[in-house]
Amino acid sequence: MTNRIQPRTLKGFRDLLPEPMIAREHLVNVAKRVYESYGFSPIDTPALEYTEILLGKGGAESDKQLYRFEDNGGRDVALRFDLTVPFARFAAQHVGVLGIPFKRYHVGPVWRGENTQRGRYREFLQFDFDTIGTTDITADIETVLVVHDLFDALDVGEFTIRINDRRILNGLLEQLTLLDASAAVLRALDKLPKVGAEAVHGELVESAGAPSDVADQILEFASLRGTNDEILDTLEGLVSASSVGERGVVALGDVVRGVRAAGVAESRVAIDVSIARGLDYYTGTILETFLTDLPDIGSVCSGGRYDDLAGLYTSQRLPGIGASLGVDRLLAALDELELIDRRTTPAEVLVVYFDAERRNDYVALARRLRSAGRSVELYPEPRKLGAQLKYADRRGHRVAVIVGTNEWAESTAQIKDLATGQSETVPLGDLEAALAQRLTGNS
RNA sequence: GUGGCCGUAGCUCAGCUCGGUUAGAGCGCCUGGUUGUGGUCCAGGAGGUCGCGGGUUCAAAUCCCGUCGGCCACCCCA
Repeated sequence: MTNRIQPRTLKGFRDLLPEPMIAREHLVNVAKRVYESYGFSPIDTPALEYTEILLGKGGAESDKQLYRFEDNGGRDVALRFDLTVPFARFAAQHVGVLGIPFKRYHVGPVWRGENTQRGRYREFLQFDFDTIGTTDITADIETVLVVHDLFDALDVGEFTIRINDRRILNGLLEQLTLLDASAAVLRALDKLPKVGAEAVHGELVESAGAPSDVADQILEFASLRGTNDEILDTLEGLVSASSVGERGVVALGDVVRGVRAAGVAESRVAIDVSIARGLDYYTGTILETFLTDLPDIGSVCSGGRYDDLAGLYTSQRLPGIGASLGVDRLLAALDELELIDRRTTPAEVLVVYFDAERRNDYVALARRLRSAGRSVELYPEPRKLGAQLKYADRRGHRVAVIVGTNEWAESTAQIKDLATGQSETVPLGDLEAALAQRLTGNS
């Protein structure tokens, strides 16, 4: 009695109440629909893996912030920190039956023991899709289209997919004999929008060992502005001495033109040669997605092309491309932008329980409406009408169905629209049809 | 992980600098305004281990230490 355990959750781990959960489910459902419309198939993998699977042989654990421990059988195990590495293992293990090319989507929580911040948690949901087994640029084009269609369908305001090709910067660095420092250069460039050109210049000189004039060239390159076509033109000249760089420019051009040909507005897909993607396994196309109204929260969907997904686990070469939707970060952004639906009920209809003598009739009525395809909540006890309407209003039911003593006697029902306050009375037998008419178009 | 700021009712916060009467406000919640219509209005009411633990003190929400949690920066990234 006195020694109660304090209810609490771990740092970076959260409970989700109905309101954010309904919003999250919506995001996931839309993403699922879009991914499936492109032919991606669902898969799942365990949350827990052998540590060596996640870390590889080198075991560069430091930056992965792994949740790692010994399981009950003494195995060295860890929680996955993304969905890509488990997919690599999965692909290596199952290519035989899957065949290639193979397209999958995968939604699930991942864990990283890093410090929390706005939109950054220790347990968060990712929703990935990947196409493996092809190096054709078509997959790159469609990957961008998937991301585009996803955010278009999500209805989250304007957004920009920034795209780039890893080889372009590498080509430039090759020309500048700075290729060895490419990781440091990428890291510095990633900060450009945040800290500005001057600071990045400093970091290029200090961390990447670039001479000052070379740092200037890199910055000039990273600051390229203009239409996609203009940037492509400029890039061709800039990396002409590097075959890798040239291939990158060609590929980027193919992606841009392919996406354009598919009818996507130019404003939504922008070449940005400064985006780098920290992950070093990307080798070609890379992309990041930013919300126009809240760019500070960072990329909400990122991805890119890799030459060899599963080289750690199999000799079969599995090139591919994919992207990861940061569901929880996106949710945090939507919350800040006040774009989250305030409803806390999935039911569109509340059946008011008013006449205590008619319990079984109410239960039957609610069930009848459910068979007609409606989601229906029956208020669980007879109570003052006002209280029930207030309940419905707060929860976000769209309509209340009121059948009281008078209605039962006349075999009618009142449908009250909670948003407008207006109501209409219909014959009980026509209730399904009347509701269908009022609720069509809404989900 | 390192550093900074913060933690008081369901929510947003005041009080803490200069320790001391029953810890306050707004919003929200509940009840009522003669019993079948919510979101406005009026009246009343419930609700707080002052994050948690320890220390200093006659006395701590107020000072000190630790811890847990949140935010921010670094880092990394979704």
